[in-house]
Amino acid sequence: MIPTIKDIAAQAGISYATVSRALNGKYGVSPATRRKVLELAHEMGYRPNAIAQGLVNRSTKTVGLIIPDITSPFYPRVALGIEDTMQQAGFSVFLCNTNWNPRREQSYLEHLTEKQVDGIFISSMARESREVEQCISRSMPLVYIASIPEDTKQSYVRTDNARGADLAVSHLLAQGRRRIAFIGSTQEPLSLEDRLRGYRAALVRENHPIDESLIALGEFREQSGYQSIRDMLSRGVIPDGVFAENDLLALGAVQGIQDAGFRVPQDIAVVGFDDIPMASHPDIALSTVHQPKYRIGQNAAEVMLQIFENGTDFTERRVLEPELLIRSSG
Amino acid sequence: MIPTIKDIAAQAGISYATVSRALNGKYGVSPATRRKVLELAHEMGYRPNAIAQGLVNRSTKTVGLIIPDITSPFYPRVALGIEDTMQQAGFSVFLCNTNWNPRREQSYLEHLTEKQVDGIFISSMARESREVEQCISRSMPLVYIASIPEDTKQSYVRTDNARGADLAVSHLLAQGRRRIAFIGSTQEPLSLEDRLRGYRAALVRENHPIDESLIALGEFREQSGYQSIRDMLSRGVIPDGVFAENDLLALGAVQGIQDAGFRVPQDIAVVGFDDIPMASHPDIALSTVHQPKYRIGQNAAEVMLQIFENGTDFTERRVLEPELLIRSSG
DNA sequence: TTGAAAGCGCTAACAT
DNA sequence: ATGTTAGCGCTTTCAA
Repeated sequence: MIPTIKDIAAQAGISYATVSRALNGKYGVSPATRRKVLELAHEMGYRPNAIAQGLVNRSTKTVGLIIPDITSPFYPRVALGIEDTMQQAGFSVFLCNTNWNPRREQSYLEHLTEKQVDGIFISSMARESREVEQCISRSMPLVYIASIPEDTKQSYVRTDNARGADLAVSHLLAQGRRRIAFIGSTQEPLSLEDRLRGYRAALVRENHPIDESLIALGEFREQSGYQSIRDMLSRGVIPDGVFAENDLLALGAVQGIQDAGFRVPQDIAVVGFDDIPMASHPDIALSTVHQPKYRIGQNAAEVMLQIFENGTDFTERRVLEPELLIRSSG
Repeated sequence: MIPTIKDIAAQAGISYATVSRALNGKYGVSPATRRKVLELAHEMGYRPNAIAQGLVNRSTKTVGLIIPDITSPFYPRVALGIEDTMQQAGFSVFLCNTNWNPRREQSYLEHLTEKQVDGIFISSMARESREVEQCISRSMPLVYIASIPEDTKQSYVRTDNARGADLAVSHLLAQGRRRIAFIGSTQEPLSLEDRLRGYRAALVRENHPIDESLIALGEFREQSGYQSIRDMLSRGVIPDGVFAENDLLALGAVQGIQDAGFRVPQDIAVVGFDDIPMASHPDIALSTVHQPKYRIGQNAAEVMLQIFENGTDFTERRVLEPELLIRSSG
């Protein structure tokens, strides 16, 4: 039905080994034969079977990408950077979405191994590298993205979260804000910690006390940001600035603040993190820390290609700089 | 290095065919042998090679999904519906992002064929089915999503675009709006046509004239919606309602209207299409036609699974109902 | 320059 | 219940 090199060989009256050589542009095929094979292949609508090729070449020219949320404003842009770069290098990418489910993450890791992908990109929820790395063989090229288990020896690409948070909080401080709240989510514990660290660092540097009642942790979406700030305000804890661990939380916080009768930014300034598309809408204009999402993906792909070139022992860690974007919320 | 069934067979002192049978839960293996094999497989960290399995089974348990834009607020949710459903049925999905590039679309089609996927989902830019279907073998299960070439005989799942547009325009009309503009994009010609058809149908039904100067076509993002309405207004064409082919255009139009000194919705009401997350933000509150994105994906997956069951000749077309969401813009 | 043959890891038909 | 063997489509020695 679908022609194979054997069919071409039969048509051409030659051995299928020669067909293979001709198709792959290897030496040792007469120009005449080569032309004939190519022509025949075209006529018959031949398409190589990548599965069979993968079996013998021990390379599928395919990589896996595991992300927690394909509908988020963050990961798809990272994925785009990866896909563009890998595709140029001749690789396909298997995109796997875990929906924030650690079990599904592990299952995908195993699945990708079975599919014989040549490498795996992962933005994991795991705190310990073991949770990820025990699911795959030691020889599997691995690049962590955005969220990096502390103890890993593998390559990664991430934004400097602590620095981004520091930038945001310093900016608030420079405006004369004195009681700066932190609103975070425990869903992405790794970036939470880094950003919380940056928050503390900025305060400490400016000799501000750290008031634990100004730190609220919850989920990662608007609703949680809204709730966190409402709770804080109704407890009588009134900040004059808020740094939110991500833009969704920040957006929720802005609503919460306004619903509680305060003005943003006059009474309470709000700065987020990520720079999602909504943040730049003129009616929203959220000040935030920009993450270079596409470039994270691009860099991760570059690192992966380097690993392919230099062997599994090669590792590289890249930390990209975030950028503070001041809009109207703070 | 990575153990194969042969390694297990050697360890167990049995033939590798028996190992295969034991692993796959086939009849004709003594409970003792089976247990031993399973145990050994676990110990040795055995993982089946899906590539090798695919070669002999002639099924990779993998499907391809081609979408134009992974960073859009629409496609990822469709992808999620597909992935959830297919994954439950034991399939992986190859996500391919064309970036609105028709050449890349065709290249992916061929690529997926080579990867021997069991089926392909595609949200294509093509107007004619030929552009898609000539790239793949006739026996490849295919399900179109959202945007359907008019002349295809294959299965598809989409929203009733014409009806959605009709709903929106009728709503505007019912408010007493008399000069309703249409702002569209030529980037997705198929949904454009359907939505434009619905627009005309609603006007005709209510005996309103169709004024071509109220119809503006451009790109598909905010900027274009902004420009379209600004141009219209500066030409002296002043609508009292706008139906935009998608929410991004609608958002741009709202800005354009406000920047030109008109009020939304008092002077000009605006209704979009899609119901992207931004539309529901309280500070934006865009009235729009909701598309059941996740359900489109889910349905597409169900159709694909049916094709797998009933053979390639089986086709099914599902048209899902949109829903008008009235918020503050119109 | 070409062909014959082995083998990638696995499944399944056929033997035993 | 288990073993033997062919073969999926392809690449790659090894011979000729």
